[in-house]
Amino acid sequence: MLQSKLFTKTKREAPKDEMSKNAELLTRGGFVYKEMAGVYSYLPLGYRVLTKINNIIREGMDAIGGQELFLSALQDKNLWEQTNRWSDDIVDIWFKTKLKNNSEAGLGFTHEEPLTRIMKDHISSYKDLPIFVYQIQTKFRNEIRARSGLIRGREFLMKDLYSFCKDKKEQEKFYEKAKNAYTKIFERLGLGDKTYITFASGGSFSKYSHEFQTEMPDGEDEIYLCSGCKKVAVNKDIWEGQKKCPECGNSSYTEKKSVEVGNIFNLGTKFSESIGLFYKDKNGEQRPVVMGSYGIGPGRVMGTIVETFCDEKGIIWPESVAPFSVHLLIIGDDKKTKENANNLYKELEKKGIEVLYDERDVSAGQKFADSDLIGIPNRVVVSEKTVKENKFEFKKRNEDKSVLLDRDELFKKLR
RNA sequence: CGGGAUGUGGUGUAACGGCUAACAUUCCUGUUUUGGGAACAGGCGAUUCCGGGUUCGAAUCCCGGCAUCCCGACCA
Repeated sequence: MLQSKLFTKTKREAPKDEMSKNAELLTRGGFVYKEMAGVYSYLPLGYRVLTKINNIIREGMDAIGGQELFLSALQDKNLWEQTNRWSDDIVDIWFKTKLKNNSEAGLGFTHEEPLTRIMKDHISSYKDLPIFVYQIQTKFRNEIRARSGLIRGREFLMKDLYSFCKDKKEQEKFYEKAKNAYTKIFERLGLGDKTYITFASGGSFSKYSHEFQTEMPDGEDEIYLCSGCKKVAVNKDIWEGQKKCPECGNSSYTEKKSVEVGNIFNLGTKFSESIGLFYKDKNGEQRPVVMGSYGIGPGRVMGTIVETFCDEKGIIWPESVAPFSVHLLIIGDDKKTKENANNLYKELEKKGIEVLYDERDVSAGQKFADSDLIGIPNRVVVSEKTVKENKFEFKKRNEDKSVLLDRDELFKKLR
């Protein structure tokens, strides 16, 4: 893509109402636009990143048998009354609205209820189970306080997968699979080194659950990270209960600030029983379906990645989610340099390498500053100097020094 | 929901109750430039969040509303 065609512009300074690092850098770089507190729109650069995050999650879910669907955001009051989750006294984050006929509808903050009801149409026998379905969809939560940019919003994206199983054993088997899939997903997203499986108290309706917590200095959660295996953390309550790591038995820990990027829950039969999702087993006996739910917030992940990978100049995207793979900068405008840069651009595009080509008529300094801010992982500079030496200047965003490479060496790096 | 703070061109800031609301940046025109947000000249852009009030006079003081951020409690 030609950068002169990109409609977003970078900002020298962040708006003063953005204090968090993620919102500051994403706003300055032109990735997002704040509509109101806790509500962000994704602009082209941001949407490219978001799409990559979504696709990594998608591949992870498909790999464990997930079938993607897309549920409605508007929710039926009567359905939610069946599980006692319509009342504002029970769920205080509903966005509700009156319909023209004076009935009420809500905007979904999660989707156990509607999906369970849908499944009543499709599950009747043990032969139908297990089923795993997921969606990447907008959720609405009327939070008392939105904060930290993309980390806690009132409207946000969520990948939510739901499992429907015959019994506890089948459910727990899938639960383990999902846990492993999540681990892989966060590795692919570049957050593997700083994301810990965390034992949580379990919420209101499940016996046990796990959170995926990413270490982040400005995070709103606190975890106790096991000093032994360094892979597992627990929340305070559990720790005080057993005083040792549930995985390796070690009893020392370090306290870390963190952000919850994913979670997995065993739901049991709470929803299937209250909504009436039953199946017939081999003996013809009626049994409730055993369920689980598994969430990841792609927008929150994006914010977390920015907070994790940045420096004083801007964002440093991991390759896997970067809006483009290569940022090509042309410095100078003589004929040879232009020819050289244009040819490289065409060749990169031809090879299917995602490249943002900064051919704008602006100063070299501004190109470098913008490049650092936007944070594309590979930077290639073409200038009079590089043309003279028949080379290209290559630099990774996360490294300090650039190197001069000839064409073949360059393409090896960019493959 | 408790506490604190703040609202001034697109963005960041300034302005004692008193001159046509100032500066920087963005943007436009031209010239000159091109290795770290270039230089010079000229220009566009504001109902100072909204509504009341006090005053000869309000961006500035008072009241009400709205919005935003931060801390806490809560929460993916």
